[in-house]
Amino acid sequence: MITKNKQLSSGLEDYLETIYIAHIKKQPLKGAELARQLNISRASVSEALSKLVAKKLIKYDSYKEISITEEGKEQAIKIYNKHNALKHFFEEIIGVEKKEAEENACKIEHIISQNVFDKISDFTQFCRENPEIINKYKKLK
Amino acid sequence: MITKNKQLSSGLEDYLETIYIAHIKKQPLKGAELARQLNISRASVSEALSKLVAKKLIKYDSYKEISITEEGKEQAIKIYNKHNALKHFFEEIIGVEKKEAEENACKIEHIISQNVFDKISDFTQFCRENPEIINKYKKLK
DNA sequence: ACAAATTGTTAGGTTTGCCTTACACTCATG
DNA sequence: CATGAGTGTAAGGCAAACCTAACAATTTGT
Repeated sequence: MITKNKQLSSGLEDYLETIYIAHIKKQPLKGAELARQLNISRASVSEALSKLVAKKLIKYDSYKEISITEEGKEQAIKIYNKHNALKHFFEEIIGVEKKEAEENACKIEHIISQNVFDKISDFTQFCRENPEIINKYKKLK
Repeated sequence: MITKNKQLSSGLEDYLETIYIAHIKKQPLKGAELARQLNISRASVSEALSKLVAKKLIKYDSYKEISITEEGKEQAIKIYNKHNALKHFFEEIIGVEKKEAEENACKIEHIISQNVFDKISDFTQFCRENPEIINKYKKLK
């Protein structure tokens, strides 16, 4: 008997995150639309959705809209928070352009540890509360 | 005719980085030792070395020591610098423990863009030159 | 110098995640 | 209510990166 793995692959995290964002924005989402957004074939999306259903992170009936479970939301929020924390840090603190900040965040969000993420968040918050730091830093550039 | 891809996979970057570090430390390195260090089978290492040889990043004759080419060094240094910059940032600036800093750096080094890496380095340098920032930050924790 | 240990390679397998093709099912609109 | 557009999925493939097992080649130690 194979015990189901709780840890998601980068790919599944991307699917789940996209589903979560659509949920937040109250945008109905079917498999085909998800495939378009992620630029992946409908067939691959179909497989991935089965896996997420098996892990009880989403609910899905063919031809209906995808919905996310409470457990799915919990996981998605963690990823999404990492994404945002990284993006903000890159943009606000070290001065990376929006697009590049986004791209790097998208990749790093899947591999960074919870603790490092927490520390980056804390540090970003600290810099916001002490804007003279960033002002000084920007002056040097 | 297929043009050879210059961009290395994460895996090949790890092999190359390890080879480079052994080179720096002047430690002789054979395939079997590399396999031990990376905790990967000798068979897989054998395949990987062939790829690195094909890309002219290393030189290797069976049963001899692996050596790294100039081009290999260039690539390895880029990766190694990213690794170090990330590790230092994690440890010195945001206060992550050595082991965790190392682990995160090992993964992120393969996916972070050159520009984000440069900015993280710059920011780390800035914090070193202004130690009151980190002192203040640490006081809050 | 020869046996034992080490090192390297080959062959064949597994897994993951993607693909295309082809077909089936459903929906929506004239 | 039929048909075309949209959606879903099964089958079969491919490539990457790993594995084990078995064997071959080399090196080492006595």
